[in-house]
Amino acid sequence: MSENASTIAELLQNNADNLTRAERQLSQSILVNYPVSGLGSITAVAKSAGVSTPTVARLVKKIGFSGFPEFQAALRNEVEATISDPIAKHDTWAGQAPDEHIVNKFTEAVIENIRHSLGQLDIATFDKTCELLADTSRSVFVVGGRITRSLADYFFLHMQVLRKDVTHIQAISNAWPHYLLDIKKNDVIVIFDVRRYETSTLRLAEMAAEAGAKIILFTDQWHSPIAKLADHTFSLKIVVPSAWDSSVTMMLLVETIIADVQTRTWPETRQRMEELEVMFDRTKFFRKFT
Amino acid sequence: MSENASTIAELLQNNADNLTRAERQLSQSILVNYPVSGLGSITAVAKSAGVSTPTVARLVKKIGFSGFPEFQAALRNEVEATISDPIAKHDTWAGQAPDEHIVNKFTEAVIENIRHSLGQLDIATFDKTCELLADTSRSVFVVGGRITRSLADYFFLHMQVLRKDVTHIQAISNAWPHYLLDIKKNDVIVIFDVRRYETSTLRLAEMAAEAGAKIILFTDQWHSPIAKLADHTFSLKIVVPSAWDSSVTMMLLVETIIADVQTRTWPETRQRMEELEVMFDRTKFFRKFT
DNA sequence: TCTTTTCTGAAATCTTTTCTTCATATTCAT
DNA sequence: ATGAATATGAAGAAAAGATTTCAGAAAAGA
Repeated sequence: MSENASTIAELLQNNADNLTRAERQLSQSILVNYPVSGLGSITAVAKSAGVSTPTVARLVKKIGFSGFPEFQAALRNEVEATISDPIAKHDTWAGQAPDEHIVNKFTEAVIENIRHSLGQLDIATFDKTCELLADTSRSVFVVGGRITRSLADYFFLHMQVLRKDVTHIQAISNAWPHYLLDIKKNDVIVIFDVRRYETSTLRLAEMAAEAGAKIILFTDQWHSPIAKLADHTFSLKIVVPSAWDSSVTMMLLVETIIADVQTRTWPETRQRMEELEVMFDRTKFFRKFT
Repeated sequence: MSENASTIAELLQNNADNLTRAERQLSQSILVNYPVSGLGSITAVAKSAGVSTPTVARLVKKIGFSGFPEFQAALRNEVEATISDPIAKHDTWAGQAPDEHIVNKFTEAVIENIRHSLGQLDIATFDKTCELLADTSRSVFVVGGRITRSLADYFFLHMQVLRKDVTHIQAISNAWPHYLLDIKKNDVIVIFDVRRYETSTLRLAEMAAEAGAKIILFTDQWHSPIAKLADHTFSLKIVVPSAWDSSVTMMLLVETIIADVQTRTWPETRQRMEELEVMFDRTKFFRKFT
């Protein structure tokens, strides 16, 4: 029996010589479909090995656990280690800084947010959203909340270049009714709403829904109440080691959507961009770029 | 949303809109470390999600299982399938979409940007920047360009809560001279400038430098001409498969800086946030969030 | 604001699992 | 073959887990 076994499989193999007939039978059974076969109840494990439950209990004690639950917990950890992505962890992002530096911890959290959010992303929702936004027969309205207004603005800024009929509904809720007058059936309204969800944004969504607009919602994992009204919802993980939530994932998705819409509207967009270029030249707004 | 869910993850996502607050919290908890996190006892699952066991029982019934054991058995099958299939997932970001889908290509590019930018990041620059921004004896001015104005706004929004004396210099360049009157020696000016570099932003930087302000610059890998004037420069990679540049890396860095400044100014910030909280309560601006 | 509805978790109850005991079966040495 | 030592599983006790009930809390509606 060797001292330092890091897996249960090793533990079983190391003890192979001390096992009785029934125990060996059980051990083999566990190893055959390792480690998943040990995940059921003690009864199930015993049954699938063709031995009695006391045999299972005795074996796990023999190899060093206090009881079946402890054995199973160890097994679960192994499963977890097997499943979790090996390249995900232990990447230090800012090589100069130690792992515990905020830059590395924060980035790690953001990457995890991206991984998790995109893992859940429904691709049909994405495609349908881009299709709606690329349809120039529909007007597009963009609205954000207290914090997300920057994102809404960023999105608006790009969409405005890509296509016509894009409006940014600004924060002051008193002005909303005026915008609402313009929202027609089948127009598209893009709403950013993360916790803490704002009452006024919900009201706006309700009115837009009544007007027959298609609602596209960007929200967090806890879902804004607008989700019930939305045609397409993107739910993103936004948790970082900070008193604030992170908007990085949302911005990534926004940019991706912009890129996709652009390819869809390219003929029109190309022309718009060229015109814009001419105007920039005239106003000498930018420095010559080499 | 698709009807026939083949995994519990899909089942949870499909039902996302029908879930209550606690259920959603639980659902997220299960998905975070999916599928291993659902493998413990109902008590363990509930505890790790921070909800009660009845909530777990209710959720699994809601998504179509007869009870927790049945749910768990299904989960075990998935684990088994995942383990026995070595080339499982995690190669692509949005598992549902093919590698060549824009979501995966774009994300891949963004991650590469982050990796590259942070690899180059000088940690002393980062620390010094945060120190400057946390120093409330200095006023802080924030300015962005045509596209980066959203980022400047985002940064301003947070800094404004963290500390006093923060000003967002808005886009209209005619108004800039007025702001400049207020910039004193040793004040801090945070400038966002990516290609195409704007002439007016450069002029502003020059004037700020003359006034003796500390200049912090966020720019791209090709360096804005302002870099010559800046005390601290962050150069970030912003290339993505799109006609546009990506601001994701910049936003990540901005958020990280906000998080770090916050820990430095916490005593003051805490009070400011509490006061803000009271004001929100009074105005009922937000919905109650638990 | 007040009422109604919905949600949530503490506690009680019921179920299953795990562990222990012990009688019987098996093996091994002589 | 016989007895001693060991192994094994049936059965029941103990523990843990799962489910249900219900009252208080939160949200929605009026």
